Amino acid sequence: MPVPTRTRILDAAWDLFLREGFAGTTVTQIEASAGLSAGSGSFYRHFRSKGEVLQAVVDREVDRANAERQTGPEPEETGGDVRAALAVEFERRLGNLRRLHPLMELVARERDHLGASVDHLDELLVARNVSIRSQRLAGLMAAGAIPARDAEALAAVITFALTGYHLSVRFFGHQPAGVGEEALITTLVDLVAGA
Amino acid sequence: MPVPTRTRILDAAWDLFLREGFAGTTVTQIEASAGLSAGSGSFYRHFRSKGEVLQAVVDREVDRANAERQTGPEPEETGGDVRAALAVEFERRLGNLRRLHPLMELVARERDHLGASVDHLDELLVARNVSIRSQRLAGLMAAGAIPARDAEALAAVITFALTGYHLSVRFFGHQPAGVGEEALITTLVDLVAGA
DNA sequence: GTCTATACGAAGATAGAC
DNA sequence: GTCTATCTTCGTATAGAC
Repeated sequence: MPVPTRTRILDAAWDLFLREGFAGTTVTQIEASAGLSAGSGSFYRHFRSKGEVLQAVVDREVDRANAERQTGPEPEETGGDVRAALAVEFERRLGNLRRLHPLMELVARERDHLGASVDHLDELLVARNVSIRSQRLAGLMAAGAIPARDAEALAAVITFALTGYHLSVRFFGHQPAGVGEEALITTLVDLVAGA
Repeated sequence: MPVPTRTRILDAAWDLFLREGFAGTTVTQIEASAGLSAGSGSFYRHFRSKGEVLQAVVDREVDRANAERQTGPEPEETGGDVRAALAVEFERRLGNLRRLHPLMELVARERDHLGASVDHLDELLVARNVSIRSQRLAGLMAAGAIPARDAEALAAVITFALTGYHLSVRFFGHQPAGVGEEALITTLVDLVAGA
C-alpha cells in the first residue's frame, strides 16, 4: 500500500528541519526529498505554506510521543527495594529524554514559528513529569521509605537534574567533568533515599 | 568620544540576532541599526560576511561574561553555617544564569554557524562550574560539614538542577508545577547538607 | 494531483564615485 | 569609509497544461 504524498512530505520535512533547520530548508528540498519534482509547486497542493508543514510535523511528533508513553512498560515493583526502584526510574527517564531529543531540539530552535505546540512540549517534558513524580515521592515519604521533604520541589530537582544532564551531554558532545550516567544516578538515589 | 563603526555594528548585530535570529536578520537591517545607509554595502568594509559578525558578537559576549566573573563578589564566609552558605551560592548561580541567558539562547540556536565558541560556552556554563563546585564540596565533606559522597557527581547534580530549572522557567514562561526559586533552593540545600 | 514555467521579491555581496 | 546603484542568486508561491 502506497504512502500518501502528504505523509511523504511530513517525513521529508521532519528530516530536513532537524538537519538544516526551518529557515535553512527550502520547499524545493522538501519536494525533492518527498519524491516530487524539485521546484514544482506540488508541495502547495498539500500545505498552504512552509510554516504550516512545520506545525503539522511537530504536532505529529508530539502525538507520537504521547502514544508511545501510553504503551510504555509499567514500573515493576522491586520488592520493597526503594533504591533499586529509583535507579530504574531515573535510567528510564534518561532513555525517554534520548528518544525525545530530536523533538526537543526542533521545538527549542523554532519556537517562534510554533504556537501552542510549545505548551505540549512543556506537558511532555516538565509538567506531567514533575506532577507524577511528586505523587510517587509523597507516597514513599508517607510509607517512611525515604526522608520527608517538599515532594514537589524534590520532584523538580530530580527532573531538572536529569534533563540538564541530558541536555549538556547532547549539546556539548561529552560527559561533564567525567561524570557518567551511572555516577549521576547513584548520587541522585543517595540524595533522595538519604544514604 | 565617538563610538567606532565596527562597535556600532557589533551592538546592532547582537541586538538583532537575539530578537530575530541569525537567518532572520539581514545585513541591511544591521546597517540601518548601526547608523549606516540601509542597503549600502558599507557593512562589508568592516566584516567579510554576516557569519563573521556572528562569530565576533558571540566572542565578545563570552569575553565580557568571563571578565565580569573575575570581578564578581567572593563567597563570604558565613561563620560556619553551611546551609546558609549553600543557599547563597545557589541563589547567586541562578542570578548568573539569568545574566547569561541571552548568550545561552543565541549560541543554542545558532550553534551550526559557530565554531569553537560552543566550547567556550561549555566552559562558562558547565565545565568550570562543576569543577569549582566539586572542589568546594570535597572540602566541606573532609571537614565533616556535609555527608561524604562522590563530590564530582554531586556538583553535577547541583549544577544541572539549577540550570535545568532556569531553562524551564525561561523557555516555558512560568514556574514548573508551582515550585518557586525558594522552594527549589531549600530542598537542594536539604539534600546536600543531609537534613 | 503532478508537471513545466515563471512571476515576484528578498537578500548577500560588489563596483566605482566622492 | 560611506555613499548610490546594481549584480546575482535564491526561494516562495502562482498559472495553466496535462
